[in-house]
Amino acid sequence: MKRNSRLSSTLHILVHMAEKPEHALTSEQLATFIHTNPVVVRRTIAGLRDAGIVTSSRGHGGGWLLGRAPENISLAEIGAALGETLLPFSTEPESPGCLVEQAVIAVLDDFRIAAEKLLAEKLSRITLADLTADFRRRYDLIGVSSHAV
Amino acid sequence: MKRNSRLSSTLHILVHMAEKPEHALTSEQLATFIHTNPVVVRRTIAGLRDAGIVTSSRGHGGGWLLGRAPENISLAEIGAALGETLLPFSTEPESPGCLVEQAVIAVLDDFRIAAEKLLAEKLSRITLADLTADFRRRYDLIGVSSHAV
DNA sequence: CGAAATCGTAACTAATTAAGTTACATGAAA
DNA sequence: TTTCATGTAACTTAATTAGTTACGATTTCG
Repeated sequence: MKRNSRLSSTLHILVHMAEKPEHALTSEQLATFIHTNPVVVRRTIAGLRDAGIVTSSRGHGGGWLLGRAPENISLAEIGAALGETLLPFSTEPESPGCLVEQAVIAVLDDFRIAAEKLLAEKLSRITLADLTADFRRRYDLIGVSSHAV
Repeated sequence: MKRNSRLSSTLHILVHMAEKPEHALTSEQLATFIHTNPVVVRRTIAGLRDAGIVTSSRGHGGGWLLGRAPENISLAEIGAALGETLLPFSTEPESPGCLVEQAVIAVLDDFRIAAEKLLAEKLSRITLADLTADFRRRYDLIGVSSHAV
């Protein structure tokens, strides 16, 4: 799993889980989907469990299941549960008392607040169901073209 | 200079330059503003020079000047010149041929394109002049309160 | 009950990235 | 021609994150 791909890797995993709603998938299986190992998977999606997006169960036959219907799981929620920051730049003061810095941070934070609100709104309108639908469309297309050839 | 603070550090530097439009500031001086060293400054703002946002001159009396009026320098341009990415998540394929991954990346890239456009528009409406105005407002306020006390 | 399967998590290692530093060549001004 | 500056390469250090190992806790199955 590459750096900064926690969101896309997690979505990948979740689509697989959505495609097998009745069947718990183990960390081991999920790990192979995103070419990493089980511990990284558990660590990465631990926050999703806390948010109720997925559930996990231990022991024989255990593993991971979606916590609710894909229609009710938005990308905004997933991103938040991963602790992903939408905007990457820092506005931590480094020279307390410097008025120039204060002005810069004030303007940048205003922008950040507005931008994060905007992005969160956009992301809350995309659900896991949209992703599975896109996947199935692609899957059907491949099926058709295979027949055609 | 902390991680991820390249944008705010650069803005800090640029406001100082805007406040001394006739006087070239050296990398050394700029470095002290943001608590780093001259080489880091040169490296960081090299892209701004290429974009015409600042100019640099060597030798005695040399240093850095704004390339144009603060009103004509937008945060969008500055961010672009720094090579800063607005959205931090990666959508590099890691499993070429996997339809699930393709669906995830497609949706995520659609979002990214729309989001980046939106953010760039917002940032293009904020100029360096807005920052210097904010700084001066703060400066005047301190002056007033100093008198009052 | 005991064995096997599975998650939860701590602790450590490795890889990656970005900042910091040193060094020196280039160019401009006094 | 000396001094002051940038430009840039090369190296070192620090911080972050992924990967790994290990093991305890929990659950199911025989």
